[in-house]
Amino acid sequence: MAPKTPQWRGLADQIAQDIAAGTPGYRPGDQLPQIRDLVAQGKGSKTTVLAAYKALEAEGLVSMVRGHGTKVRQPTPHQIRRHQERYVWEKKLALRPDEVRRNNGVVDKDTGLKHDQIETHATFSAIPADGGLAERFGVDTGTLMLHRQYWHSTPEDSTALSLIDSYMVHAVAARNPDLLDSSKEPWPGGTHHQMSTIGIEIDRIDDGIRTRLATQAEARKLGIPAGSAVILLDKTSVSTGGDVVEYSHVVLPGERTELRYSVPLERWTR
Amino acid sequence: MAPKTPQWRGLADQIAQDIAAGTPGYRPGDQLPQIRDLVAQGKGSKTTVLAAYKALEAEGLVSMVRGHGTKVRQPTPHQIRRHQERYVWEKKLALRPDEVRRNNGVVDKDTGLKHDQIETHATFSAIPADGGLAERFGVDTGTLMLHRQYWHSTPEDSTALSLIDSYMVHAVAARNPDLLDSSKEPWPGGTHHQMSTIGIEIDRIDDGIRTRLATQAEARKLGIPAGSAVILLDKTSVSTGGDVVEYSHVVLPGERTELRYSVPLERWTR
DNA sequence: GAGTGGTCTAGACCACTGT
DNA sequence: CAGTGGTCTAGACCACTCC
Repeated sequence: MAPKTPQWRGLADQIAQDIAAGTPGYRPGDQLPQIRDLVAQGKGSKTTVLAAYKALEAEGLVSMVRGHGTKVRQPTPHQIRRHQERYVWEKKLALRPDEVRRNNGVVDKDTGLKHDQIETHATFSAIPADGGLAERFGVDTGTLMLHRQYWHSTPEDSTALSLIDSYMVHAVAARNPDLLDSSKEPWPGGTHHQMSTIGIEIDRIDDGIRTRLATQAEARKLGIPAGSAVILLDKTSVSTGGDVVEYSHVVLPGERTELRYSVPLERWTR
Repeated sequence: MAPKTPQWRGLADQIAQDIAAGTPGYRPGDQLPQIRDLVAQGKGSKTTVLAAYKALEAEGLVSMVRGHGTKVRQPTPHQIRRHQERYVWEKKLALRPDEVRRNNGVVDKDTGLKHDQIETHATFSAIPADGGLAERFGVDTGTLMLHRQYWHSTPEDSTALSLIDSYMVHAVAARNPDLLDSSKEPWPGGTHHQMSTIGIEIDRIDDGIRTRLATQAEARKLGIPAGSAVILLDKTSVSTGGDVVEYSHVVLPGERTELRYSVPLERWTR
């Protein structure tokens, strides 16, 4: 039997095809027909046409703004993150001279953007550890933690590249008062250098990767359609002493991010 | 000003809260009130109530089946995949005696299920390489490829644990005719043993990780709500000779999958 | 066939973005 | 203010599941 496609799906597919084909009026940046117009053209009731547009928005093809209109989105460039190389490189950076550290950032490596084209926004606070945090760090529930929220952006565009929530045990971070001062961000040389100022060397970083739909707030900040997917990256840094010294929860825009890991294998003896 | 929540959002939040609190009638497996009933109770029009239910479905809290009803979903167990350990272990398995290979599978490692509780479904075909495949393997467009589709399931439950599309150069795979025969699946000892029968040793595996919304077909096969997120894993196997010998595209249910990678760092000399 | 979700309509009114 | 998407209604009819 025919698979039975709803009317809104058919309309959405037709528009998607026009976009893919580059039909005039359906190129990136172009304004799509108003919902009311399509209703007047007999493409369906307002509910039906809206459903079609919503589907296209969820698929990342168009962006809808209330009061403004519906436009075809620019194809978004992929951001490829190779964490194995990145973490190794970042650790080495911490040992370089001040001059070098000041002119290099980790964010650049992902995006290909110049160091001075990236704005860092940081908000610091102190909070008691909830059950989850306490377990991660192996401390008692209620232990005071340093909570640092970051997001990075380019100057012309206020959409965030990622949303970062970073945690450390407050008493540990406080060994260097500069670490408690958000105006010191972006820190030249990154996390590894910060750690070195309080006598900590990071031995291993564990990444946990999950996905879910973006919340409305996340979608707005990251500039992605509401209801699209995000990648959740849980990054745990373990010191040479075997302690968890830092934990970051990173939200990445799913549609324009790819993570890469490489697993080398031991050769069979012949 | 008040953030202004739509009526459907309020209704969804209220039900979500009941589910979180374990209110009688809102426990896993319980049937939720019919849409028509809520309409009769004045919770809104059918469109409004349906929007609330749809939101809960997208969030993974309930499952809706046309003609049957809406139930609170069982919290789904997490599947944690540690590919570094997994790939290393799988390579070693290929060298073990037949007896051992026959009683171990890779799928078990992810799920904790017993070897004989997993059913493998395999479909093989031969297709010409499109541009993307040709580039990956470094062959000409149109080169004949072996395309193997797999999915695994437990006997009592027909939902797939993952959907796998695997590719090899057909002429290479054909060196061992058994590799072209889908009835030989599941192959005792996995991919590495298969490769060893045609004189190939895998030296390195590269994982690429992305995410997007599930298609309707994927959602149905994986038993996840329509419109929820999936993880896309692109797995490329490189031989000791430096050739790409196998490429798999794996679709994983986002809400019940976590990938883990660990990055060891060189110690600073002191 | 009874029951349940899914689609669709026609139209009213609200909320936000621009000028 | 005009213009555009977002929410909501009341009700009709369709498609699927289960008995």
